[in-house]
Amino acid sequence: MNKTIEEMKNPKTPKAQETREKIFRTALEMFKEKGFEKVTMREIAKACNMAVGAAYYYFKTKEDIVFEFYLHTQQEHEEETQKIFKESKDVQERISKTITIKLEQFAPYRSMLSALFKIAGDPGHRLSPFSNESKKVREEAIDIFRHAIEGSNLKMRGEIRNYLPHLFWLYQMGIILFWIHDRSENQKQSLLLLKNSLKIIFQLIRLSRIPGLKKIKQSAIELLNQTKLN
Amino acid sequence: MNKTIEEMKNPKTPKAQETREKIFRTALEMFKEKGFEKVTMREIAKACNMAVGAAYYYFKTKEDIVFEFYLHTQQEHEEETQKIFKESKDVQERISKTITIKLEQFAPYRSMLSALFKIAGDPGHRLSPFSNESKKVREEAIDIFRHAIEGSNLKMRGEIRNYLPHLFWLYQMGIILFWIHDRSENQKQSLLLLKNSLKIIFQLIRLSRIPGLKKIKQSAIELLNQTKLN
DNA sequence: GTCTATAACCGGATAGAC
DNA sequence: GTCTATCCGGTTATAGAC
Repeated sequence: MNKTIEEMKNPKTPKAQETREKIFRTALEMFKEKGFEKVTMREIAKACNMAVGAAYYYFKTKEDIVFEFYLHTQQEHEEETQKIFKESKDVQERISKTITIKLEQFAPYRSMLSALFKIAGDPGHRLSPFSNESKKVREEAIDIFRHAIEGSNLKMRGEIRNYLPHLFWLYQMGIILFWIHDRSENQKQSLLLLKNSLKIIFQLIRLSRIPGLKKIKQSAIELLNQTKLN
Repeated sequence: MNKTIEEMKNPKTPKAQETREKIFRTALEMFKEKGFEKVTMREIAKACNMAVGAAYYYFKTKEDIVFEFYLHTQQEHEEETQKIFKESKDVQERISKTITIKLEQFAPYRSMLSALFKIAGDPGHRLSPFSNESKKVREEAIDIFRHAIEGSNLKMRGEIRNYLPHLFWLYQMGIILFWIHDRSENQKQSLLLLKNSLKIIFQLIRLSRIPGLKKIKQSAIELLNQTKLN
């Protein structure tokens, strides 16, 4: 019992694979149209010409369907960013594009994603981005930022550099949270926030090499070492 | 119909007032013991010797009970911080104490508060801290930080100063989110994070007066003006 | 192992009588 | 303002077919 998220993704037979995907795609389409809460599991099953039990055979909970969407985009995100990283060595551009791509992937499903982000506020939830169970996914997401930094033109050396991938991932979470709440047309406020805040972040990073600012840098290192981000 | 959060707090008769408080106190005690999800409305009603319908007469949803707790602490928070502000003019200490007090108020009810913070991830939710309906509460919370800054030894002038209360409120939200997820003993990691991050924040604020850093300051102002925080 | 069909459970929320 | 009965939807249980 108690399969991990990854194990659940690997049904035994091709037929099962197909069924699982059918449920997934159907549900997603319905969520996109009517929103997560408005769609019932009974409706999803009926739309797939199956019994409720079948849906629950593949997805432990309704939320797990949305979580699977997240896993999918995660995969795509990895591929898309790798292309970008080949095109440019500039860190700021790499990070900016990385997050922009994520938002673009999410865009058509924005309303449904709040169902996923509610989970982030619940420390006990299996699917929380901070939970043990989603550790693997989280680390893959952080790795994308690691790749963005490796082989880039980022001059920064020393301890803080190692924390950057995790910090950017956290930053990305913040941007997404803002984006989900962003009611401006096409969420352009979020894009502005992204652009402008990245500008400041990299100004500060460049600044951090000035010898007179050793003190702040020391404080930052202390903070990061003490506050184990795990 | 559609009373605001504030109107709901003012029942017509003293008797009603009492009933409401009984439900509130009973539920809170039960949440504290068994956690929000584990307690049912039926149990709460039974413990109060009334019918479910009665409980729902006073609280629109189960979450509203927790929200009322939040309103209570909000009141207390205002009073407690005013005392602190009389004792010290130092901004950093004022802000630090403000947030520490909030965490202390929350501490006994930590597990139940995740129910409230899940709401923060849901843009459509009435009780979201970013929603229209909770605007009044939000502004009261922000005002506390305004008071912390007014009459303090903060030297900062200019545009950014006006944004500080809102920014500190946002910062406080982040700290609370971290604190809710913090599994370290007595959440001491969170206190470390608070202490160390405040240190950096105020180092940066002091730094912002150096003329050579005009550029960053300009970027920050631009960011804040464009990203209307409302 | 993959599914159907159906009934039931549970708990949040509501309706409507009193 | 309070009650009882009911709805609703996520989830589970059961029993069996392929």
